[in-house]
Amino acid sequence: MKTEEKKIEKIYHQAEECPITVFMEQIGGKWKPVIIWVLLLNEVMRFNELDKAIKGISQKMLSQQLKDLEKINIINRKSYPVIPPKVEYRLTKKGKSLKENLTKIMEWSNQNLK
Amino acid sequence: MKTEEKKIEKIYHQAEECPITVFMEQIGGKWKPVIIWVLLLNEVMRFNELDKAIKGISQKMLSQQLKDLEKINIINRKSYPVIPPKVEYRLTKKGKSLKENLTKIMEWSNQNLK
DNA sequence: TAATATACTTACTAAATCGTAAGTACTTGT
DNA sequence: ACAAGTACTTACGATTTAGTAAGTATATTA
Repeated sequence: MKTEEKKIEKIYHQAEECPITVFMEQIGGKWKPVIIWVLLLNEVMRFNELDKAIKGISQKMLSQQLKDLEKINIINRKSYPVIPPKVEYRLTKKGKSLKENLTKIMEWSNQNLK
Repeated sequence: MKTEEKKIEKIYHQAEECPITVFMEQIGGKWKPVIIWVLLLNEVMRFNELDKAIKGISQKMLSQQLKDLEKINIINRKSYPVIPPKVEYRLTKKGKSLKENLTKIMEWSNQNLK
């Protein structure tokens, strides 16, 4: 009885600041993983290229998600002062380090989901 | 030019039925990964135990998410016809096979996020 | 002169997700 | 007679997330 209570308590604390939750909040969602994946396949991409490459995303969503990912240092934005504008996006080192994780998730998903 | 167009087209198709998106839809979200994680740490858990173990979750959310995870065969629900009711939840083989993925995500998150 | 190109932003609407509080069913213990 | 225990469900409202459509800036091209 006592031991069981303690066991649950331990899990409780682990779930509290769960790193997986943090991950899902920052890298999860409908568009972020796809953006990262597309940038893993293509070193450098411009806004329009990303827009075309990612089916169904709107410009609003794309720009928003890119901003979010830039903030947490997953992608790098390089803009050239030309007209018409030119902006390049690429993954940072941190962003690239997600490759193994995303590949594993992809494999698991292919084998196990619908 | 032509080759570049083709390249993007290829990525487009890969993004189309993206397995990562499927994964996020089915295993992602605010509570599902945590539920799975807690069940990875504790082979068998009852409803109330899960409720206590997962900070902040409501009974409604818990029961909803458990149902979702049962549908895609990640967890198994075993109910005993007793009063007061007793229901046991445990991961299926498929559910357990998520361990490596979640562990890797946890590690990456600990090293790279906030 | 007007359309084109690029990388956005803004305003508004719709849909999905989440949270709170209360209720249900049934038996055992006080 | 009434509270306690267990595993939920239901109704409602709030919050978050996503989608649509239009607009902005400015040089180049037709």
